[in-house]
Amino acid sequence: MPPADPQDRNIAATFAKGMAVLEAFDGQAPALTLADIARLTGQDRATARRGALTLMHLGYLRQDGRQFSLTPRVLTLAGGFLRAHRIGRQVQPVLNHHAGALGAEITLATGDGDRVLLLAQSTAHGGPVSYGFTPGSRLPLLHTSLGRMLLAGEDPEGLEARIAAAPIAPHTEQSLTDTAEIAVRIGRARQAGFCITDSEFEPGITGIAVAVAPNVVLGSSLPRGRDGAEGVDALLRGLQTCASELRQAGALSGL
Amino acid sequence: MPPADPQDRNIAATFAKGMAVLEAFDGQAPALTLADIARLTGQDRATARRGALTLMHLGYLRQDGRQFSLTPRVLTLAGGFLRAHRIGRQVQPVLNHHAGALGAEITLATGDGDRVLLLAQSTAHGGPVSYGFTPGSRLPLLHTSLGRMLLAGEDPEGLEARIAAAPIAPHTEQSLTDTAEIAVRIGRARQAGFCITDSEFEPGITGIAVAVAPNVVLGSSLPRGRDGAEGVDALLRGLQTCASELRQAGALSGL
DNA sequence: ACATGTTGTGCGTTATGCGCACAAGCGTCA
DNA sequence: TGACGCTTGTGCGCATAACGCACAACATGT
Repeated sequence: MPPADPQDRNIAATFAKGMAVLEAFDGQAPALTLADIARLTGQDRATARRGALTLMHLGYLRQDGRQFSLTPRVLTLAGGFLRAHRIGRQVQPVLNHHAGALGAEITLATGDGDRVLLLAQSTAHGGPVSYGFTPGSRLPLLHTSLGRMLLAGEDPEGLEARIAAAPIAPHTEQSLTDTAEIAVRIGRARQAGFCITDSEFEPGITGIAVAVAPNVVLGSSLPRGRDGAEGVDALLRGLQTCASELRQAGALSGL
Repeated sequence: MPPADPQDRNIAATFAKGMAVLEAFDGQAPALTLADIARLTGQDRATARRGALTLMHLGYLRQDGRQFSLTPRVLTLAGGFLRAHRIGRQVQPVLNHHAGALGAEITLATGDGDRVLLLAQSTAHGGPVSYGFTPGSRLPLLHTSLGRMLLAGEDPEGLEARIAAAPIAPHTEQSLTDTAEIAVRIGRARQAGFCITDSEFEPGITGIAVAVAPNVVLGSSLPRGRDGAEGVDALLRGLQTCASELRQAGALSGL
């Protein structure tokens, strides 16, 4: 059963190409011109133009001059997911409560292909560091505690392939580059039930992650050595009780 | 015999229909069947099926049994907007800081058609009430302080038409239903530079909103009479300084 | 059992989107 | 200034690709 026939009669190529146009606005650049879109999507300029014009017609894109940019309406699509999974009603309050108690920022994330996808984030006003990530942001799988914890929760059989497929893009000088060593760390995370990374994604920042459900993890971070080992321990315990509370709420079963 | 261009040659109908399928997942129901999609979009079942299958192929939809549901990947689309406008980096920290100082939840919103569209939300962990809204949630224009403040910032000429176009859906028994009276309140909000509503959207809750930029407002809410009039005053002043700080950051110029 | 609701899928038709090719702007260098 | 490259916008013929009817298989309730 071939997973995707390139010429499946049941797949609307025009629709897929249009979505590629929408995906081109990934935030790397705040605005794109038609030529940019055509380049990024590999489509003919005329095709890209039709896609962009259609998105404009639907209200997802706006055009000033020759620059196209996203409108806030794209948020409504995300809103559908967040509401369907009760993120605002059941998840966010739990995150906020524990973040306040711990004085740290807590992030809920899932795996999306070879990236970590941020689902929700609780903001502690006392939080010392702010990374500027939002729901919908994507992080690397291999060099974050969140990503490694996600991989630790998967079937160990396919782990090597998953690591090989994920892009090895070291973010700091301390990022591990040896895939075997990364696999070891993931294995340890599976055993321990949590994952800690140090300075692999942001220099001087220690990341902690625990599992919540299949393909759902919870994480936080703090400056290295701020409160020493006991600070990490306290944060870890806090995350674990938070995860258990989220499990009890049970809104995160389906991805 | 082309019947005088039934539709614009530059707009891809297939793409628009596919987006309609995606929009059908607005969170009202956590999952939809093919028949539901066809009904909600008014499309032929075969067309809806092609759209859903294409979305599945792209990873935005998943299917278990006969139920289709959104995957977290839709969040990446919103992430593009949030990153392009520096919401996470420049806006959220300001919101968090003021929310902590005020002990109240602060919401940033814009207008999207005849609805208020939530852009970002800062959560104070001490906040007494949580409404369960998230970025991407939509609220009525006429019965919220956010919505009325948005209308107050628009061209007064078209105000009547805007009010007539927006759905009059009273949410509480105290919701104003007289459009003329609503127009008066909006006019007052324009004069005062802020808008206060009481129990019109949620019973017993007072909402406050101030303008940040064209089509961008900031709001908060508190239980009626919690801290009396001086509580409202303090919150209002806090919102105004928060708005001014956001203006200085200047990331909210383009919608 | 029937009746009513699904879902999957062929297939002929033609509307529809594709991309070439032309036209019009914009800057640079001689 | 004019000729040059390198953009960008758009019309139009053609072939494809999407449409939606229609049928079959299946589930559910009366």
